[in-house]
Amino acid sequence: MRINWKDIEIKWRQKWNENKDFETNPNDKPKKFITVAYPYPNSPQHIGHGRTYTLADVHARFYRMQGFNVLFPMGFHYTGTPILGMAKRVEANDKELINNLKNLYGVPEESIKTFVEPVKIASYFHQEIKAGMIEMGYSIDWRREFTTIDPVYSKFIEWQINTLREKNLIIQGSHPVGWCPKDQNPVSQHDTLGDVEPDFTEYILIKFKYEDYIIPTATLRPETIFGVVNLWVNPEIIYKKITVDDEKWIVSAECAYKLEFLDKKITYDGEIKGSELIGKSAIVPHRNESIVMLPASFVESGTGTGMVMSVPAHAPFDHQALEDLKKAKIAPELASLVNKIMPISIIQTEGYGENPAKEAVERFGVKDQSDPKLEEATKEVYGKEFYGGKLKSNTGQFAGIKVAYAKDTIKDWLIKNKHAGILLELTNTPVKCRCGAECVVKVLNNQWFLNYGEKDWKKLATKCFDSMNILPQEIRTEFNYVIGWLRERACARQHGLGTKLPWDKDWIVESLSDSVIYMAYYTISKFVNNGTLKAEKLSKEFFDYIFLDTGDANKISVITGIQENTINEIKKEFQYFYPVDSRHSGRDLVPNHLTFFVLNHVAIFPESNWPKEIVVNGSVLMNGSKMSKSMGNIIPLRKAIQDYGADPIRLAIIISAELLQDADFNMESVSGIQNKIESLFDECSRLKAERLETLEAEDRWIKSKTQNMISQVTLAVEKMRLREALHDILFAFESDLSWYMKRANAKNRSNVSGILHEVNSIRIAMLSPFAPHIAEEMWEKLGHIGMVSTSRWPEFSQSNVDATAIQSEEYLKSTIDDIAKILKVTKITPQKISIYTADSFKSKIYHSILEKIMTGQTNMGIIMKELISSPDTQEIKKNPDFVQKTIKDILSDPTEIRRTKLESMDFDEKSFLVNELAEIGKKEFGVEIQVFSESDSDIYDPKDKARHARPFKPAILIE
RNA sequence: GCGGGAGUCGCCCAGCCUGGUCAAAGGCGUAGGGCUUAGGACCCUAUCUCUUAGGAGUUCGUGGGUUCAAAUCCCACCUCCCGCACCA
Repeated sequence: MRINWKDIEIKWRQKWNENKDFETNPNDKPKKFITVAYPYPNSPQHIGHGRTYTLADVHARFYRMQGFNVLFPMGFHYTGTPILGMAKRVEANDKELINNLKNLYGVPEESIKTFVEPVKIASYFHQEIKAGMIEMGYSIDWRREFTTIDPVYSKFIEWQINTLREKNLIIQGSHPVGWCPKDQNPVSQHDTLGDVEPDFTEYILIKFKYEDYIIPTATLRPETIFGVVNLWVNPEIIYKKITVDDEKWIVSAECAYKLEFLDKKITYDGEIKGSELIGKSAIVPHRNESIVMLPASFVESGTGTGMVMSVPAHAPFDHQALEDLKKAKIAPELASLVNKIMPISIIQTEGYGENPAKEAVERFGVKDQSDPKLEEATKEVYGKEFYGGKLKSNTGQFAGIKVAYAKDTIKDWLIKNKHAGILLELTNTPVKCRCGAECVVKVLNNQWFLNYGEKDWKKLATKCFDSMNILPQEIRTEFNYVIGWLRERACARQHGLGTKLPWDKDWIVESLSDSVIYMAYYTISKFVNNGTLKAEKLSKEFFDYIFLDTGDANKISVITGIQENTINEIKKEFQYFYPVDSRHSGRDLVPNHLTFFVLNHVAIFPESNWPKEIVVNGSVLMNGSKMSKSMGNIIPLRKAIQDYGADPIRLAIIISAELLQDADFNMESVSGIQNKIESLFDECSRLKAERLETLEAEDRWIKSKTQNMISQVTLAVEKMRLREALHDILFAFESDLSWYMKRANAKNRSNVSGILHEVNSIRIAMLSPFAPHIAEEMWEKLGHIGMVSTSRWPEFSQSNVDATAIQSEEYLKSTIDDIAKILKVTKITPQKISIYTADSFKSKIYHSILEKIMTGQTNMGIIMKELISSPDTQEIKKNPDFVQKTIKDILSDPTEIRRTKLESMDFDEKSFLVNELAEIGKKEFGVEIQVFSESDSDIYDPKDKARHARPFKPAILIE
C-alpha cells in the first residue's frame, strides 16, 4: 500500500504536541540531557544539517523509551559575522547573493528587502529551520527555545566572560589578522571575494646597515645569514626612505604600506632610486662585515622589502643572479667586485656537496634568473636542507644544529640582538574584500584572548576528556591532539551581533566563545520564556547561585526582586538536568567548538557538572560529492521532507553510513527505504495478537532470535552505532522472518499470526526512535494502546532464549544446504533422499573431542592418544579419519556454537530431523526424505553412505 | 611537516574493536525466470575459479610476522582523503 507520509506525520506530531510528550520538567526519574550544537541561521537547513540533529533525536528518543526523563532542547545562534556580511551584501545589492536567496533558498522578495538588517536574516532563517526541525519530528522541548541575542542570554554571557576573567583566563595582547583597510575590519573567508581565506606568513627582516640607514631584507631562512655575500637591489625600483619607530629604513613603497598596519609608526622622508644603491656597500649586522649591493631583476617590489640578501651557496636565485651578472655588460669596477664574490657554504646536507644551489641549478637546467625552473630548484634545496641539513662549523654557536631547529633559535637570537625584525605578509595575494579593497595583514595590539595555552587549564580539560565517553572512540586522539596545540584564542571582535565585553564596550564577545556553556542556559530559558526572569534584574550573584551554588538565596532575592522560592526552583532545575549527558555535533567542530566546550566547562563548573559524553558524526555527501552551492546539489531539508516524507529521510541518512563516516546520500536509497517501510506497514496491518498454546521448533527459534536481536540492537544504539542497529531492525530481522515463514508454510500452519505479531511489535518499538511517525502508525495498526514513543524499549530476557532451538534450526538449515549443494554439483534430479545421522558412539567421541578442544588442545596426535587411552573411546582407533574431520568441524565453529553444543549433549538428531525435515524437504526438493540413524537395524543404505555420518553432519544419499 | 581516517569479490559499501558461523551481509549492475497488453515497479534464482556428492583452489592495498586458525592481531611499506585556528 502507498503510504501518505504527510498525513501520518501531521497526525502523530499533533498527538505528541497535545500530550506534551517532549516537554520535560524535573521529576524523580533518572534524567538524560541530550544537546546538539544549535544552528547558525544564515541559510535554510539542508540534508547535511539534518544528520546531526537526527542522530541526536534518535538518541533522545531511545533514552526516553528506556525510562529516562530526557531533556532535548534547541536554541539559535544569531551571533557572528557571516550574517552581518550577508546584510551588507544585500544592501550593496549583490546579484549573486540575492539570486541565491531568491532561487536556491526560496526567500520571498519582501523578506529579502528587510535583509539589510542582520537580525531580520537571522530571524527569517530561524523560523525556517525551526519549521524543518518540527517537520522532521525532532522531540524537542520548544518551551526552552532562545536566541543568542536575547537580553537574558547576554546577561548570561557577561557572567560567563566575567567569571573567566576573574580566573585570569582572559588576557590582552597583539595578534595578526587579515584586514580590510577600507572597512577597518578583520576579514575571514566569508568576507572576501571568491571566499579565499587570507593566508599569511612571517618573514624575518635582517637589518643591514647602509650609511645611517637600515636596509631590511625579508627572508624565511634566517639561518642563512651566515652565508650572505651580497645584497640584491632592483635598479628599476624607486625605494622609499622612511622612519620606522626610531630607525631610518629604505624599503619599497609596497613594503612601507604593509608596515603601516604592523603596529609601527611610519613617516615618509623621501625616495631613492635602486640604481643609486648599486655598487654601494652595506654592513652585515652580526659580523660587521661590508658587502656590496648588486642589481637583480628577480627582485620584486611587492614581495618582502624589495631588497634581498644573497646566499648563493644555498639559494638558487642568488646563485643564478650572480652567474647572470658575470655574463652581463657592466661597469668594470662593479665587475671586479662581482668576480671577487665567493659563495659561503654553511649547511651540510646528505646528497649535496659544497654548493647545493649551484648543483640544483645545473641539474634543473636553469637558463637565467627569470626561468620558472628556479622556483622548483629552490623548493627542492629548501626542503632537503630544512629537514635533513645541519649547520656547519662556520656558524659559530649554532654549529651542528639541524636546520629545522636552528631556524627559530637563530631568529630569536637575531631579534634579541636587534639585528632583525618581523614582517607579516599575505601569501595568497591579491585577497580582495567583498567591498573591493585589497586586504593586508594587520597586527591588532589590544585584542582580548582566552588563554587556552595555559597549562593547568589544559590539564583540567584533559582530565575531563579522560573521564568522558567519546563516540566514536577513534576521535578521542584527535581531541588530545587539539588540546596539545591550542594557544591563546581571540575571544572578542569589533563587529557583528552579540554581547559586549562587560569591561570594554568597544568589543563584542566572539561567537565561538559565546556558545560553549549555553547548555546550562536551557535550564533557565524556560523561566525566561514564561516571563519569570527579566534581564535587567539579573546579577552576577544570581548566576553564581544558580550555576555554582554559592551565595545566599535571600540576598539574591533582595538584589533581583525575584521570589526566593522561584530562585530555588530555577536552581533545582539546573541541578537536576546538569551535567550534559551527551553533546552531539559534526566532526568539523572537533578542533574548535567541542574542545572549547570542554575547556570552558572545566574552567567554570565544578567537576560534578562536567560533560559526560561527546558524539561526533561525519558530514553528508550528495551522490558521492560534497554539497555546494556551485554544484547545485544542495537539497533543502524541508523540500526533501515534502517530496519523500520525514521518516524515509531520517532512515536514509542513518542507514547510509556509520557515525564518523561521510554519509553518501542519494534519492534512490530513499525510495528503497520507502518500499521497505511500506511492506513492513502492510505486514503490521495484517497481524493480530493471538496466544499460541504449544510452540513448535521454529516458534522457539524465532523467539530466541528476537531476543538476540534485542540485545544486539540495544548494544548498538548505546554505542550510537545507529546504522548497524537500523540495519538489524530492517534487514536482519527480515531474513530470520523469511526462514520462519518458510518453515511455517512447509507445515501449512495457519496459527503464526500471534508469533509474528509479537516479533514485529518488538521490531516496531525498536524502529520508533528512528522513524517515529510511521512507527506510531504501525503500532496503532498492531492494536497497541498508547504511543510507541512513550512505550518501553524491548528488554532482553534470557528465559526466552532457547539455545537448543537456535542450534537445531542451524542444523536443519545446514542439512538442507548440503542437499542443495550436492544437487547443484551433480545436476541430478532427485527421486529419493535418505539421511543418516551418526550413532551414539560417534556422539560420545564428538563430545570428548569438543571438550578437549575447549580446553585449548587442538593437536590431532595428542587428542587421538587420549581417546585411545580411555576404554570408553578406544575403539575409535579404527576410524582415525573421523577424528581428523571432527576436529576440523569443531574448529570451524565459532566459540559460542561450540559452547551450546557442549551444553546440549542430549540433542537427538534423528528424531529432530524426522519431525522437522520431511515437510520442508518435500517443499524444497519435491521428493520424500527418509531419516535413519546409522545404527538402525532396518536401515536402507544401498550405497554404504551411512558410515560417513558425523555428529551435526549427517550422511546423505540422493538417488 | 604535524595529526587523523581509509584502501574488501564489476561498482558502492558492511565486516576489523571482541580471530573461527567468511568466498565474505546489504545495495547497484548483469543474466535467467515470474507478474504485466507493454514499460516501470515488485518477487524469485544466479553472479571468484574448478568440480557428476555436500569438495578443492585462489582472494580482502603490498611484503613480512604471531596463531591450530588472519579481511580481523603485530611490524614495515605504498596509495588516497580530511583538519591545522580567531571562522561558523
